Formats: sequence, C-alpha cells, structure tokens
Amino acid sequence: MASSDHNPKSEPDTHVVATKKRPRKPQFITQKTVKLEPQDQKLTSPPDIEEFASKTPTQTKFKPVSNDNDKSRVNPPSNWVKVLEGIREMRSLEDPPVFFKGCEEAVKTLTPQERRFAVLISSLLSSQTKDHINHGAVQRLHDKNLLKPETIDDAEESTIKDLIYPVGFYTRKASYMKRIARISISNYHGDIPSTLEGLLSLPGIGPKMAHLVMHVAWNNVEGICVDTHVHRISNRLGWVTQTKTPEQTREALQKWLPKEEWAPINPLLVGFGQTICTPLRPSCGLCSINGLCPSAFQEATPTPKKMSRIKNKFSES
DNA sequence: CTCCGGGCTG
DNA sequence: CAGCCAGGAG
Repeated sequence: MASSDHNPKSEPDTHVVATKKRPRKPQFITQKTVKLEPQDQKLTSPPDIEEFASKTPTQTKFKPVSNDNDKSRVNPPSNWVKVLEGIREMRSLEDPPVFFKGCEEAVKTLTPQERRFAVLISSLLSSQTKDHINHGAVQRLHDKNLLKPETIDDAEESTIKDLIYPVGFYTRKASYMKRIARISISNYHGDIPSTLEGLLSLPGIGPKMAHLVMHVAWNNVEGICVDTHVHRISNRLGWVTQTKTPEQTREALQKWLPKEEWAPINPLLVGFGQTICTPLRPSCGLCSINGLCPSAFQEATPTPKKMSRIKNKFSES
C-alpha cells in the first residue's frame, strides 16, 4: 500500500552492465552523489550515460566525515583514504561500465518513470548473472518492448522466461517480473517504489538490489549496496570487524564511511574484487595497497598461471 | 541452511 | 567433469 508514487527526488538514469573485457560482473553505475533540492523534481534531460560511464566519481580531496549528525558514528579506519585512492588507481586501467549496453539510445527516449522501471527489471535480472548474459536478456526484452509494466503484465510468463534465458534463475526471475509488473501497476501507477521498504517488499529484490535501485533509479543514496565483494574486501581491509553477513557489513561501513562514497564504493570494490582481491588466492603481489592491508599475503598466493593472466590484463590497457 | 540453473574454473 | 559462484526466498 505504499502510496508513494511521486518521488520527490531527482531524475533517474539508466543502469547496468557492460564491459567488453572478460571477467567483469558488476553492473553498477557510478554516479555522483549529488544533493538534490527537493523542489528540483524538474526532470530535465536525464544524466548523461557517458558522464556516469566515465571513471569513478569518488572524491579526490579528503573530506573528513562530512556526513551526518548521527551519534552512532564511529571513527574511520586509519588510511582509508589512501586505500581508496590506491584501489581507484588500480581500477582506472579497466573499462568503465556501460549501462543498457546495446540499447542506450532507446533507453534515453524512455520517460523517467519508464526508465526507473527498466532499471528495476535490469537489476533484478543482473543479480547472480554475468554481465554479457544480462545484456543479452535486457536487450531481448527491450526489443520485444518488455521493459514496461503493462507489457510485462500482458506477456506470458513462459515468453519472458525464454527471453531472459540464460540469466541466473530465469524461472524465478520470470515469475518475479510478472509479480513486480502487477504490483507496479496496482500500487504505484506503473512506477516503482521510491523507498527502501517499498523496494524490499518486491519479490526478488533484497537489500543489495534495493540499495542499488535507490541509487540508480532515484538518485537517492539511503545506504550502501553491499554485495559479496564489498563484504569480503571490507573484512580483509579491516574496514569492518569480522562481519558475518553483507547486511552487517553495510551497517558497519555506514557508521564511518562518508556518504559521498556510499554509491561509488560498490563498483569500485566489485572491479577490484574480480581482478586483484579475489575470493580465492588474492593477488596481493599486484596490489598497490598491500602495505596498508592487514590481510595482505595471509592467504595462498595465485598460481603462476593466474598471476600472468592478471598481469596481462593490466598491461593490455 | 538449501534451492534455484546456468556458466565458469580447475 | 565435479564443484563453486551469488542474491534472494522459503
């Protein structure tokens, strides 16, 4: 029953995935954490995709917790700024993410509300799915005009299922899409929920995706989008004290990380986590901030083969 | 904690 | 080719 259709925040933008290089996975946008005037709901032209696609817009100059007045705030770990900058430099050699690969132009023609819905659907599909697979699925949906709640509502679930294959868990996702389309129509006039609680109430949307959608669709950063990479790396860096779940990590991070970094941290660490700070055998020898990492060289080192692969990846850019 | 349903890694 | 991956639901 959320009656929050009209969102006060700013304009949405597009989302998702793409890169041409191999092992990439994330699909997030790095966007500026702009502060929006409540009354500037004047949806002018949506933010430029190119603008988002370029680099990570994290801060360059250190701003001591400019954040909030939250009393539960804790002191940040030492050197976190240096660590962040180091990771940013390593990541700068990689291709920037692209949204709605293959249908960027078409996405621009969508209304803000339609774009928000498309972002939600794309996010749903992207979870547990490799980028290139998700791209194909989103593009096929778009080609069949199936990124809108009304058309999804009218379509056969099996049709959707076939179109999004081989996205991870396509059977469930097809069902979620149908249910989300109905909810969108009946509760949000074709839009998507503008609050975390609203998004979390949707089938297939958990904390990770809910925060991502808040960032991308509503340009409203309520919390950090924590996935397995952010979770793992935060623990390795000692940025949080041995958290057991991504949700615990999110809450711990939010206690000290300046809000300006909340949105960019995910794409930053995801890329880092897929190349250097991998779950298994992290390449500490190639990591420029290994001197600042309490976990450096604590785990098995990569095999020579993997090491050369990574080196090669870095040199080719 | 297990299942989901593929792709990818070793 | 066996087993792991990864977010969410039951």
